[in-house]
Amino acid sequence: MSRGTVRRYMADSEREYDPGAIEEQWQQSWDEADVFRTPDDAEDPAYVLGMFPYTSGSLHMGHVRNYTITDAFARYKRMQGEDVLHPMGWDSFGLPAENAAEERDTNPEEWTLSCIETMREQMDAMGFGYDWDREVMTCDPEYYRWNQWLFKRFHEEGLVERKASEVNWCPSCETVLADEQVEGDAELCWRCDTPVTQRNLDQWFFTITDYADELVDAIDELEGWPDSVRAMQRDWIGRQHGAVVPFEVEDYGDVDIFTTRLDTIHGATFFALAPDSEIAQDIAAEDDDVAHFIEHEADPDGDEPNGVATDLTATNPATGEEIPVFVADFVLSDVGTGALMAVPAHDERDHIFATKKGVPIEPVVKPEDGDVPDVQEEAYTEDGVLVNSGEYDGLTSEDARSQLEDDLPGASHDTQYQLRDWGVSRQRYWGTPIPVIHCDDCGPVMVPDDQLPVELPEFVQTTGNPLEEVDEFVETACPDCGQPARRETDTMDTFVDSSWYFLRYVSPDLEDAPFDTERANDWMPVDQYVGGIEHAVMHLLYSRFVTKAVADMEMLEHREPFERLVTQGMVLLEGEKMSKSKGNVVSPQNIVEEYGADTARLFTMQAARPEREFNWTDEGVESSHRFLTQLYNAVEEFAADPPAGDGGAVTDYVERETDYVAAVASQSYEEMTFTAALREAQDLLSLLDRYGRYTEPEPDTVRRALETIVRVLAPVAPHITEELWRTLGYDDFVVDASWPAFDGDLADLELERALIEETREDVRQIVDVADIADPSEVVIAVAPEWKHEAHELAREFDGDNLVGEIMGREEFREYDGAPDYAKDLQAKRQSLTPQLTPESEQDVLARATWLVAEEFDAEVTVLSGEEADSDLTGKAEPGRPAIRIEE
RNA sequence: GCGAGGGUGGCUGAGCUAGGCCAAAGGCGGCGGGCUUAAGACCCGCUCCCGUAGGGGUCCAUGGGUUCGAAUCCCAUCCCUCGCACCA
Repeated sequence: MSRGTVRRYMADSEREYDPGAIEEQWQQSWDEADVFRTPDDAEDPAYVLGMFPYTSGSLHMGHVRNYTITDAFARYKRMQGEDVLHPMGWDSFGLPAENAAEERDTNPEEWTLSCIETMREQMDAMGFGYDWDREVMTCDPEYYRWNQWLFKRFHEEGLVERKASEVNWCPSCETVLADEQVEGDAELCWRCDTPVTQRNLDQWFFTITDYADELVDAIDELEGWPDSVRAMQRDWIGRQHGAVVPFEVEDYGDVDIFTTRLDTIHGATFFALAPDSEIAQDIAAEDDDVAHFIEHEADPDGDEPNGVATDLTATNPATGEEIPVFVADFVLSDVGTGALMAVPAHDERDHIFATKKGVPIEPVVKPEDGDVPDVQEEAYTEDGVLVNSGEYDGLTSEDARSQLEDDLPGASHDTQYQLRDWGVSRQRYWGTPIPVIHCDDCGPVMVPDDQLPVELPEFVQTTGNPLEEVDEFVETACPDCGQPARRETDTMDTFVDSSWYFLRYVSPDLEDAPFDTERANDWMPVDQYVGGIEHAVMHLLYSRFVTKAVADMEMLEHREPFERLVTQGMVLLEGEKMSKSKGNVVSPQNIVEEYGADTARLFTMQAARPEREFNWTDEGVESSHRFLTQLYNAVEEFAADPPAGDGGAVTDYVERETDYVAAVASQSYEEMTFTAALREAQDLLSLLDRYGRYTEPEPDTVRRALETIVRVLAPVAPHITEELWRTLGYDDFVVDASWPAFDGDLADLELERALIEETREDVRQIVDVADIADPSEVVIAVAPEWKHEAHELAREFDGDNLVGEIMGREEFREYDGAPDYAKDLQAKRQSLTPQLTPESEQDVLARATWLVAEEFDAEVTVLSGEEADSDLTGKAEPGRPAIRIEE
């Protein structure tokens, strides 16, 4: 590789980097060779999984990023010699398909299947290596029959409930929404942003709350998950420990309240009921003011707490005092018990309300080391020590809570959760039919297993639920009594589909169970899961729940589905989220057509680490493409016209740098940061270029470096590296090649690098500062042996008088510079770091001389401390050689 | 309000988990040079300030602290992003 490698190559070569010509061809070759198939008898393969896409039409940049990260990691694991399971599938049920079908005058199935076809082609064009034999599609009856089957097993286990409940209703989508699908203060539908209203319907629920404690406790063990996701799940489950206490309400008897601050009960100066609670409704029947408030004024979403006094009083069980009962809109019927004791002195919201209504505010807790706070202006909400609480005065809040829990009649410890049971009923067509038949005599009856799957009938256009329009579907016979009965027309929330799909990949064609237990025990959990942060709560929580439920049904040994999780950041354009409505979308197809998939993948991976968002820029894409072109040309040039020299000392340098790249790359891939690996590979290529311009390189060294670069890049840019692997003379796939290994110590390599870099920097500074126009000779002298020894001694010596210690030894005393150096060491003794031996310093510098020679066009010599004259070595220290520059 | 994550040189972005190799990578942009009829592409160098031998100054949101030593650890403040929120 001689002068002007790239240009020379460009000038006389036939072959140029043409992604269009090679990418498809390699995709075919992988396919034909079945490279990505995971045999059923694989032993505990590395399970690498990207969240399967919703079949919305075509891939966007978020998908590309998600699956590039996943694919790169899977390919890396494969090159490390591990079996890998890397499947793909389609989250293909859901409302948007019905909307799309309506708009396009087709049906959801056809629309969905065409989306899948497009998206699969795009994935292939990106070069993602999936085991397509394991593909799953949730709208396939052979998939959703297992949703139905699981629904029935859950039912047997008591995990399914049918209850009339007020549900979120989106008037536009005409469907029930889960709490999670209602967004923000304005309570808008997550899909169409229509304000959500309320409706009372009979709904099917999975009682995920049965697992609330385990779901929250086990978060502590999820060490491979990002903190943000863990925190969001904890908040979502919202476990709170407190107490339930009955208050006697005039005319109504005991009414339970829930509180986390039982210690403040002596300060409870009023009692409040939710407007939609039974008692409030009852009161309203007799009390016009209350009725008026409930009908016209109550605004649970408003900022201000509003309420109305009733004529009733309640008895504070701690004080025996009668306190007024209010109906107030800040009391929510689905939080706690729907009734509360209000302690204005120690709760901000109660304080605002009390001030507004003129209710007394009585402090019962004071700071541990302070006076009773003035609570008339502002509530004191911290724990402290009790006052004005009779026999409980002087107790800490914590002690008082447990004491009161024991003492108060009817009080008991209680734990409340924000988590609600998972409503899985949807009044839509494009989903899994719930396998239930409603019989007038027998009630809801499960469809027998031998009648599964309950398949969807043909699609009907209607404003409501299409299933209700299809008589052949609805009209059936009761499996128990044989009388005419009606089939359930609700379908399942699509989050049911996605809550176990990762188990189906294990045995996608299994016909008598959703998954093979034995294999799932071996292959699960997913080792590395990658997907968007938007699934932090819903999908990831439901998947954890289903995994635990299935484990308790003895179908699986694992209780958590995902060992490590990466949530990738967004792809932005000019600092903004890409969105169709804004029209600022970069389409993956265009990028692939213009630059090729490898460029798109490489840019995506080197732009930022996976969890961070990054800006898509044309300049960045071009810079990635340029690099791939350079690499292509360098390898072609090497193969066509290999160098024939020995490269002199430079060869050792290149070898060492190649070691370094291998070491860093492994670390970087393992951590899933990737950027460091890609950068080092890039640097090594430009080093090779310089190597070729400086001398006639040693062919094996160049080959090894190129092979290292190609292999380090292979997971990210798979097509071009296959091509180059072939050019380098290999017949097998680079995807099957072994990962470049380095057994040595990365710390040593870094020490060597630092020495070289610092020395070069020093030479530059000297030349610059001394204004040396044209250096002709550079002499570098390593510090003499004795300085290294003194340095070593100083690092180990822990007495006070280091100078004395050094000068007390004969082996140092004979050197003139010894006293000064000893003082020097004394001054710096705490910042002394490990150093190379003088011999290896000399070796390291010797193989780096060419860098200096090249830069300054000067002759460079490296001397040992003993060879150099003492004028020079006087300035040398371990890690810092002396330098003399002759003009 | 609560919780999580951030604030790095003209921009972007690494470094922060394991403090010293950090005036702080890479990319982009800018400047200078090479190649070229020219432009583009490509290649080389420079890109915080001062300094005639490797020095000094300022610097990683702001202020303080720990330490021999801080972009990195701790505390406070300000700002940004995301999630949750009249939650008893």
